[in-house]
Amino acid sequence: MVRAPCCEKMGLKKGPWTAEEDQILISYIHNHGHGNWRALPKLAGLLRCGKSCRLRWTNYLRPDIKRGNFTREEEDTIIALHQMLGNKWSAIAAKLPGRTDNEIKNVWHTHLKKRLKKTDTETTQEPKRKTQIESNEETTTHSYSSIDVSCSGATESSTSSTVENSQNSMESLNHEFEEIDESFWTEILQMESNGDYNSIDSMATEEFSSDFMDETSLLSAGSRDEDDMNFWLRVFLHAEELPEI
DNA sequence: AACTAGTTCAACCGCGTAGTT
DNA sequence: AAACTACGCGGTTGAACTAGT
Repeated sequence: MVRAPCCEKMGLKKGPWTAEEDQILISYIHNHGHGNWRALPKLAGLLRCGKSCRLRWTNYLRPDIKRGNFTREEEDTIIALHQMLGNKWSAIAAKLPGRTDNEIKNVWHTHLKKRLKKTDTETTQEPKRKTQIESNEETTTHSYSSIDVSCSGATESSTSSTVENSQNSMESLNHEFEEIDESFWTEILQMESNGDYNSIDSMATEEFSSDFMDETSLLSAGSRDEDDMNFWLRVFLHAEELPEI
């Protein structure tokens, strides 16, 4: 099969977008929507390929884009979801309203990967937990172990628990996700994106312990308004409470 | 002030795939 | 069923920016 060229190379502009181009794209989409990306630049009078327009819109111009630095909570969510999903940036972005896959990918490569690497090094070089928590307090860097502290409304008590507990939590968390078939999460994601919470509940029944099931039901029944991020954080955090399968 | 090295992030490229003819 | 189109995704690049010397 011969792939059609993404765009006619001749005469199409590349590189950074100008303010005028942005304005043209915004006003065109505002007035006509973006039914056909390929046709859009021609119709809008832009010398760009459709792909470039789509990227510019989805990554930068969309009105619901949240600009600015990522909060620690967002970063922790990315780390947690990346643990779960791998480099599925769009899936991760779907759980972080206002953030784009590209942005998340960049943050991962520029900040989070380094942070985790650093944490790993610290952990292997200095097994004493006290040292780790001290270093976390001294710097803005925080490790996996901070996830269940900073992200967890459901495990508030963990703030008063020992650092050992938090690290153990993360270890067991990692262990749990290794144990869970990846297809489970794929299905969950699909159902969740379809709003099919009942199916998630029933899957939880099959796959998880009754404790987790109770919590999931509670979440799905009572917290429809809760945003996606909180939902997934709770799913994630509760996985650690599961008994050994 | 000038230069260099490192970092960040917007944008591009190519691939996979769903949808259409 | 095959050919083709269009879209979305993940990996990569390179210009702009920042920090260090």
